[in-house]
Amino acid sequence: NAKALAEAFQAQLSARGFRSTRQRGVVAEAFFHMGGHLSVEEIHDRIRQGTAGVGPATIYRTMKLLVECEMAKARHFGDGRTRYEAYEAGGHHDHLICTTCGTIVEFENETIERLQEEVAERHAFVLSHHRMELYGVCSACA
Amino acid sequence: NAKALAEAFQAQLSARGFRSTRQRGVVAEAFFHMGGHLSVEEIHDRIRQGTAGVGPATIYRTMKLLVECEMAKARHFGDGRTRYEAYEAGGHHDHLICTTCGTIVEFENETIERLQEEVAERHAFVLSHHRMELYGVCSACA
DNA sequence: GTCCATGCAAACCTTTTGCATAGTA
DNA sequence: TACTATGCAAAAGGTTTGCATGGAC
Repeated sequence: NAKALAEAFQAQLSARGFRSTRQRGVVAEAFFHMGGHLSVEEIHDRIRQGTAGVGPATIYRTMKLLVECEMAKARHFGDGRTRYEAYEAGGHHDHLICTTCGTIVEFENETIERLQEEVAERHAFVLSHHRMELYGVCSACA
Repeated sequence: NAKALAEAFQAQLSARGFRSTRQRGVVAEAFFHMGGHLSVEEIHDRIRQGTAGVGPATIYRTMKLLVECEMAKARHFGDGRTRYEAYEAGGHHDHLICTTCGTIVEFENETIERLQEEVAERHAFVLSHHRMELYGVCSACA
């Protein structure tokens, strides 16, 4: 239901005083339709295949809006480009990344999260968020 | 003993067929002397204070050599620049980062490491390394 | 003397921004 | 109509690279 999510985004935009445009709809729909952890370039490539183009600058701006509307999250893996993934309310997860084929597997581990809180407390930090990525070789590449 | 480490680096260089130069010595000594998680810019600023300058390009190249010689590790925190820290043989640690003042605290947690291995096994991955950063506000900034 | 390392500036890559034009409300 | 969004191209920020010169061995 990428279309439904894209519409929800446009509604969020109006609610926040932004305008709802064709380009923003196209970007949001492509983003939600593709799924995964997408770079601006990948989204752009996808859109380019259609008839109605959207410039890269607009995609960058739209992705920021999606993050601001809490419908996307920005992620930084080691490759120097920002990747976006759909925001899942409440659900938090981390990543397992195959260094050979690039596959990204999501996982959750409540125990680790709790231990992280403990570590933070021990150092008198109040946690806002964290990043955990495990790198290795998946079974298909072993 | 930044000087000793810098000399060890020069020895490593010779052993690997690279040349040992004044600039490489200056960069390595500055790096080991300053400690912490340093960007190329910070190392460059430090060196600039001395009389003998070293160009940024050479610092980039030298840091890569330090990584290759396993005497430094490259780290990517969210701010878009690469930071280097001295490599500690055997000792692995993760980071707790204050989002207000930028302080970086290192920590180790054996239990979390073990749980990470479990997660990887469950998904049939063979782990090579991982990255874990906890972001929050430190007590001084709260 | 040979060949690698340095320094500079230009190139690169991703992301941001200024500005004129197009489009929304 | 008023004012925002888009697209382009230029700028920005960090890092890499080509090339002539300088330095190590």
